[in-house]
Amino acid sequence: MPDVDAATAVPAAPAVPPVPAVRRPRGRPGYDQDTVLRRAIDLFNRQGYDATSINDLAVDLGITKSAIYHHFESKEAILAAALDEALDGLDAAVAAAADATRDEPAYDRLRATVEAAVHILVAHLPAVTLLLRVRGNSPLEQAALDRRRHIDEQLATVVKRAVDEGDLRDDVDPEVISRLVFGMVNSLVDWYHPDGPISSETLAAAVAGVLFQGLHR
Amino acid sequence: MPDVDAATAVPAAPAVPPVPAVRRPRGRPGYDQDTVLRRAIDLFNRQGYDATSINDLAVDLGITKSAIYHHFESKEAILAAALDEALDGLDAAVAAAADATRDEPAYDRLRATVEAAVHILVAHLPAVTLLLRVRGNSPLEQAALDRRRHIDEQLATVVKRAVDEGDLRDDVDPEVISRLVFGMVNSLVDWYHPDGPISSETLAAAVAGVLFQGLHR
DNA sequence: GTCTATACCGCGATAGAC
DNA sequence: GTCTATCGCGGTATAGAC
Repeated sequence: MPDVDAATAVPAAPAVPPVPAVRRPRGRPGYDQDTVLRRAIDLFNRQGYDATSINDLAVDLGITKSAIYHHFESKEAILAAALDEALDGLDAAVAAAADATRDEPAYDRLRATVEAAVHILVAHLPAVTLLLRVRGNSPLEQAALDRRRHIDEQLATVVKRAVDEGDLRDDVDPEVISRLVFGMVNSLVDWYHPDGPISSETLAAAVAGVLFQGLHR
Repeated sequence: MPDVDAATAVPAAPAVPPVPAVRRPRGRPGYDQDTVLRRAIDLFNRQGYDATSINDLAVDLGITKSAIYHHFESKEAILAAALDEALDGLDAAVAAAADATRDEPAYDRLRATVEAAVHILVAHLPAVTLLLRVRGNSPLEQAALDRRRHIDEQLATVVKRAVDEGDLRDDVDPEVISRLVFGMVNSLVDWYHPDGPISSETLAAAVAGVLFQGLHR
């Protein structure tokens, strides 16, 4: 008796019928594109993109290889979707951090940027993890590396400005400082688990604290 | 005990004949095992181990696939040799740093260890880079990860002791401190070039300086 | 130490039924 | 949305000549 169309019944000619806005998995399989993407990203991160075959992903989902191709045109298209998610997130985060602290000293902007980077990294952990492991093996991967380099350069600019303004130590090349800072931030993907005991606020505070004040007591 | 054929032969007789200690490439090809290994590690680091085929390596060396198998039993045997080099180096470095600073405060030991880690990472950069990218996709890779974890635990112990001795900030979990410290150190493999303008001494000083004193001026 | 030739397998991807 | 079946390619690895 419960008919899905019930709600749309009344108007004379409901030319736009059923169309369930958000598909929910039914019987057993029946995956949507985003679910396939999440599982793929997880597998890619566990085994590496190249070491993961379409069949591995199919087995993980409990379906066959061919079914994957209903959701994505190719293996590389899955990677593309994942990398776009990570890069869009990072772009937005860097822009937002820059905007929110526009008139402050570069030192404060840098600190805000580092904390924002930690938060975005945590929020999109799987996709960012995948991004950070890309080696540039295809035009697609190279394009992702280019976008990433562009983001890194924006961050390096803030570091340089903070040194120029005299708030950061100047006994180390600003370029090196930049590498060390974001090297530490990026290394979080190798061990941090968002559902573990450490909140992203605690983590961001720890990273910023260690970086800016140092380890000494 | 160690029996290397000729070496054990006749004491008193300088019986060590031709045996070109270091083989030099002759006509054109004619590689020795170590050269093949170096080139393989470089390729693996550029493209990723899984994305690199034996044929890629053969083309890079200017020989054919089959010739590779004269030097190594299998592709995985090449990886094994590389990972052993990295792990042996790290093991030795950690042990040496621990030994040299045995009676000093943990804070000093930690600083010495960080600097030693930077130096060994630079000295064996290609092999260590490869090690840090291993995902555990085979029993061999898992064994490497196990050895690496063991080393990481030794380092974490020094950090914990330094916190206990009251020399390190205690507002951050020692385990997290350890991850951040060696995350920064390990991230060097993603950008540092030993033959660039930055010496390994400068680099070690920069890393230790930033980590222990912080970025502030 | 390298070559040619080849075995064998799993990969990404497609066609078409249900 | 998933299935079975299949294609063609490139992967690791081996055999045996030079």
